[in-house]
Amino acid sequence: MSKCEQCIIRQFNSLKSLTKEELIRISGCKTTKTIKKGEIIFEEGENINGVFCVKDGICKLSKLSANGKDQIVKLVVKGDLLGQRSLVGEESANLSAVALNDMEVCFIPKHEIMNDLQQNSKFSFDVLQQMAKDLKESDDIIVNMAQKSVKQRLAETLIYVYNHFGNNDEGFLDVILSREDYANIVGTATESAIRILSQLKKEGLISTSGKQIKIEDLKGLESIE
Amino acid sequence: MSKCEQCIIRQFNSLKSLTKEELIRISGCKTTKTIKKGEIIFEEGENINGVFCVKDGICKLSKLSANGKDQIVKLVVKGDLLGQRSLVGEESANLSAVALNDMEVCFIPKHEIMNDLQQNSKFSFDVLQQMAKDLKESDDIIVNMAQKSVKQRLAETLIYVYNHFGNNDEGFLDVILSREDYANIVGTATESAIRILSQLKKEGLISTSGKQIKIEDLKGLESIE
DNA sequence: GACAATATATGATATTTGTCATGTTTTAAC
DNA sequence: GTTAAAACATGACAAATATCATATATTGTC
Repeated sequence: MSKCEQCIIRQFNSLKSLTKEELIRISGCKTTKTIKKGEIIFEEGENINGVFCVKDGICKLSKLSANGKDQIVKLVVKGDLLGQRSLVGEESANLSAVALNDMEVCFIPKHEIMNDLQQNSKFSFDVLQQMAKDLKESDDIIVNMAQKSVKQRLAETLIYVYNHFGNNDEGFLDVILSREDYANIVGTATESAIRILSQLKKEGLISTSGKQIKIEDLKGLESIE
Repeated sequence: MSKCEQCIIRQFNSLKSLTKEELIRISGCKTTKTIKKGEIIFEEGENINGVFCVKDGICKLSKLSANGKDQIVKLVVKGDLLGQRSLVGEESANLSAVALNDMEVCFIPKHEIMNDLQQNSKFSFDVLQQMAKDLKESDDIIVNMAQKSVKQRLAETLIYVYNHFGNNDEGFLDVILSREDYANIVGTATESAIRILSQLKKEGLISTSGKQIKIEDLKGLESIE
């Protein structure tokens, strides 16, 4: 089994602030899992009791609302920690995590890492910083949800995916989301998301091939209002 | 000047985890301010470089969106800390804070409290817990914004205000928000908020007297869909 | 490569929400 | 108390978005 202290992924998250000794101990108790596209990592209400370090792949964090629709709150990617909130409270998960492509994650049990969170102040400060960043992002999303049109939000989502995950060889966005996923990020009906993508296509801002989307005019997308 | 170590307010926030020595030091460098209703405590983009401990009163945290409307993200009340995020990053404030009634706050400069955040792990863990709670709340608001109707959101806001601030002697909500504030919490046009309040009045779920609102049928409000 | 399952696409229509206009009430200042 | 400013209220209409129906395309499976 691979070792945390040699794992390059930890450079991207708070685990980088652990000492070599701490890493070795954690390496001994972690479990590595492979998760297939579409599989559930954990569900709303579940007791996860640990954090996942995402070695590869992408997943969505979402919450089921009363009307039966899933609202995607955040995309979690390679290098991120997943389930950090489970460390600081006894409550169960507020969101569900579902893989958007094949993933590899390491699970670190809560009881193994809690000591470090209490003792290693550099580590806990790092976690605090990450949480503060997440909070800022969530607050910004609230403002967008409340004040921007569906078209603007969808355009911004495309730009977000482009900025964070880039293109593949053929120039298509490297992360493939279904129209339903886009709708669930933007907070609209699937048909509305589809309709707006068609519209963006007609306006020459994007092009598509099946589920793949290519951004043709970034400036144009940015200036939608 | 009053002393932090004797201040009862700190029991309600993370400052309760500071040692007596830490409190005495902080007491010596804090400044107490009185803020009148409507006054700005800090603005988006400002460098606040410290936290405010709210001794009395209520303020709104909001962000100006591109279309010129203010979106209220959170209400901060007596006992809360304000500006916690300024402690964990160098960036300027993401939100503006404006008093909703007369307030009394104590300002603690960042450089005085940063050491405690790094050294006192109980304190930093407390801050972390609060941040995690805020994050959960923000995520829940995103879901509500995306998936619920304006009427539902407004009803929930009324219930929220009722649960958190209660009634005055005459049975009216003890916090008086303008119709515009309600609109800015819910993320709708002021006229829409007014219209829906009128509707709720006709349905017998609330009654009003000027800006004052009385909840007449809590169950009814809760069951709007 | 055929087939079923799933996802995408689009029209027609209903509903929700926003905008503009205008009048009334409330609040706060003198 | 008067009065001007601000906040509240409501109608008429426009725009945005959701819903329902149905057709087509794509994807994964055998």
